[in-house]
Amino acid sequence: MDDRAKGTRNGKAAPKAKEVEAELIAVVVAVNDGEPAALTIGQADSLPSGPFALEHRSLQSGLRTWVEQQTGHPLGYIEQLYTFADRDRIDDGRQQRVISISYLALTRKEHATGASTCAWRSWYEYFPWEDHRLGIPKVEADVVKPRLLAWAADAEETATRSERRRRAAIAFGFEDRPWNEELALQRYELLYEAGLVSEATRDGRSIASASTAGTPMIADHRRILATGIARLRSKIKYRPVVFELMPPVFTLLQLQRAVEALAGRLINKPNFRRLIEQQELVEETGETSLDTGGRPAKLYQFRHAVLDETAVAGTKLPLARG
Amino acid sequence: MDDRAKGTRNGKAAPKAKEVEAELIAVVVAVNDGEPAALTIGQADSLPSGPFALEHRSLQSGLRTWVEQQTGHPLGYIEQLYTFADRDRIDDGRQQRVISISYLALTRKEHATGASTCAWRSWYEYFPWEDHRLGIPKVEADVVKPRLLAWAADAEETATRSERRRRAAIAFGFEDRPWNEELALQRYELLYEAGLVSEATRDGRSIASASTAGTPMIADHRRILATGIARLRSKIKYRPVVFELMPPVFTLLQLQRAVEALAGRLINKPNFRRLIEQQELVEETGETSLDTGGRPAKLYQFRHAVLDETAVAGTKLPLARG
DNA sequence: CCCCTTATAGTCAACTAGATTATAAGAGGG
DNA sequence: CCCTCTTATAATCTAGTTGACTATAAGGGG
Repeated sequence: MDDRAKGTRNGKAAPKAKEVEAELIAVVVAVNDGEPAALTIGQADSLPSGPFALEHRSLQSGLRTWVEQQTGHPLGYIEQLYTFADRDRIDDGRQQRVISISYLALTRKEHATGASTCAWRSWYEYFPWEDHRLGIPKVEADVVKPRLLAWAADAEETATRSERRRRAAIAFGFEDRPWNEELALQRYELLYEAGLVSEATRDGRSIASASTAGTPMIADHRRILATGIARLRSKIKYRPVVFELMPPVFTLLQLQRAVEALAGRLINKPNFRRLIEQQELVEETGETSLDTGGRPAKLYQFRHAVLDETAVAGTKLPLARG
Repeated sequence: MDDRAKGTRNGKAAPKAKEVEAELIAVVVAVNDGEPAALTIGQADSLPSGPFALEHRSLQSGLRTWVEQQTGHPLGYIEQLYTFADRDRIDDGRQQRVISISYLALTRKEHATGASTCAWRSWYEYFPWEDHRLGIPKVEADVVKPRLLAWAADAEETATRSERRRRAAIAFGFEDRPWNEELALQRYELLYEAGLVSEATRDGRSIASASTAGTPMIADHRRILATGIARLRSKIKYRPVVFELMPPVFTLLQLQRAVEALAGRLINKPNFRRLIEQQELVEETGETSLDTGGRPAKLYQFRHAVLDETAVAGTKLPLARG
C-alpha cells in the first residue's frame, strides 16, 4: 500500500485546506403499479442522503446505512452514478467544499417502509415531459416547446439562436427528429439553462416568465434524479436490470409495462416477447395468472443464471429507434 | 441553494470526523504509432494525480491543473471514471479517509511534453493479456491460463472450483467462448484475486507461486488504468471518441489501426470502412497520402458537426462479435 | 352462445453486419 | 517498360436482426 502523500510526491508543497466533506446521495427506484417511482424524503423534495463518515466500511455501505435510516428501506442493486463538487458552502466562517457521490439503487416497493417520513413519488411528477407513453405530453406541447423556442428566439446573435433551436430539437425530438428517452439529463439541463425549471431561479438566474415545468427539489437533487433516470434508461437496453424491479413472478406483459414505465415510451408487444424469449432471460413457472382480464397469462421468473452469462453477451430490449 | 448540513436535516447528530481527503487521478490516453499508451509519472508506475484543493474551480479543472503540472500535457476530452474510497491510511496518528475520483482523458502525443519526469507507456506493458491483435498472446497461454486453472483447482469445495473455472472462462474466453475486449477490468480483478498480479501481495494476500503477469504500478493505479481501458473500449462503439486520439488528418486505415489498438483486436477492413462512411463521421480533405507503401490513400478529417448530431444517434464500430 | 378482453404464435419485408472477392493505383526491381 | 509487390477502394453475398403486422387461442361476462 502506498501511503506517501500525493501532494509531496513530486516535490510540490501540499496545498492547504485539502479536506472536504463527502456526501452520499441515492436515487432509489421502484416500479409501483406501472409507474416508475423514486424514494423521497422531507416534503418529497429531497433524495435520501448523508455524510460519508469514518464508521462506514465503504461508500456503498455508508449509502445503505443512510437510506435505511432515513427511509427504512433496505437496498439491493446499487451502482455509482456520478461525483459532483459544484457546490461550495460557508461553514462556521470558512469556505468548505462538499463532494456529492451519487448512486442509483433498484428495489421493490413491497419492502415494508418504516415509520420514516419518506414517500414514493412518480418520476413524472418531477419530469412530466419525460412520459411519452401516451404520446407527447400536454406540458411539452403547451409549455416546454413554446418556451424553449421563445428562449431560442431571445438570443442576441443569429448563431446563438439557431444553435439553441438545434439543441432543443435534438433533445426533445422537434422537427421530425426521433425522441430519445436516454436524453433525460440533457433535457433537464436545457430547461435549466432556459430558465424553465424553478431551480434555476435559486441560482440567481433571471427567468423570462413565471411558468415553470415539473415539481422542483432542493439543491441539485432533481438533476441527480435526472442522471439516474438517464442511466437506467440506457442500462435496461443491455443489462437485465429490470428484474431487480419486478416481483419474483410476473407475466410478460407486466414485464413489458415495467420497461415501458422506465423508458417512458411504448414497445411493440410481439417483438418484446420474442426478444425476451430468445435471450432466455426468463423461464416459465408453470403457473398462470387469471388477473389479466382476458386469456390467462403464463407466469415467468427471472433466470438467475443469466447474471453469470450476460457479462459477456449483454441483453437487448427493443427500444432502439423512434 | 441548500446549505443545511445533511447530517442534521433529519434530526440526527452529525457523525464526528466527517472530513476526508479527496484525490484526483487521471488515466491519460493517446495512440502513438499504433500503440495505445497511458501517461505515467515516477518510475512509469504511477498515474498523474493530486489532491483536490480549494483553489480548484471544479474537479475537472483541478485534474487539468495536476496533470499539466506533473506532465506538461494539456488535456482535451475528459470524462469521469469512478470514485473509490477503499483505502484508509494513517496520517499523523489518526485514521484518515482518502477518496479517489478518477478520470479518463484523451489526447494526442504531439503536444509538447515538458521537462517533467513523465512517460508514455503502452497499455500492454501493464496488461499483456489484453492485446489480442496478433491472436492469443503468449503470456495468456503460458502463464495466465494455466495459473488461473490451477487457482480454480486449488479451491476446497467443488462448487468453488467450478465457479472459478466458469468465471475465468467468461473473462478470458476459454472453452470456445468469445473474447470480449470490454472485460479488461474483470480480467484484472480476477488475476488479482488469483494472486497472479504482484499488487495482490502488497495487500498481504498469499501467492501460490512467484510468477506474475504484467508490469505493476503503485497502490491501485493499475486497477484504475484497467477501469479506463474498459470504459474506452466500450465507449468507442457508440460515441465518436476515437477522433480525440487522431491527428487532424488521417487515412481510413490509420483510423482503423487506432481503433484496433484500443480494442486489442483486429477489425474486418471493408466493413470498417463501410461503417465509417455510411455514418458520415468523416469527410475527404481532397488530399492523398503516399506514405502507405501501396496505392495512395485518401485523407480524411473528422466532421465536427457529428458531435452535435450523435447525441441522438450514437455511432457504431464493427466490434460486436467474436 | 356471442363478444369482449388479453395471450400467444407466426409471417414478411427492410435493414444490418460479417465474410469474401474483385478491381484500382501507387512504388520498386529487373 | 513491365512485372510484382503493396495497399486502397468497390462490390457482392448471405445470415441474422428488427420492426410492423396478422392470425389464432383461451379466459370472463352478458
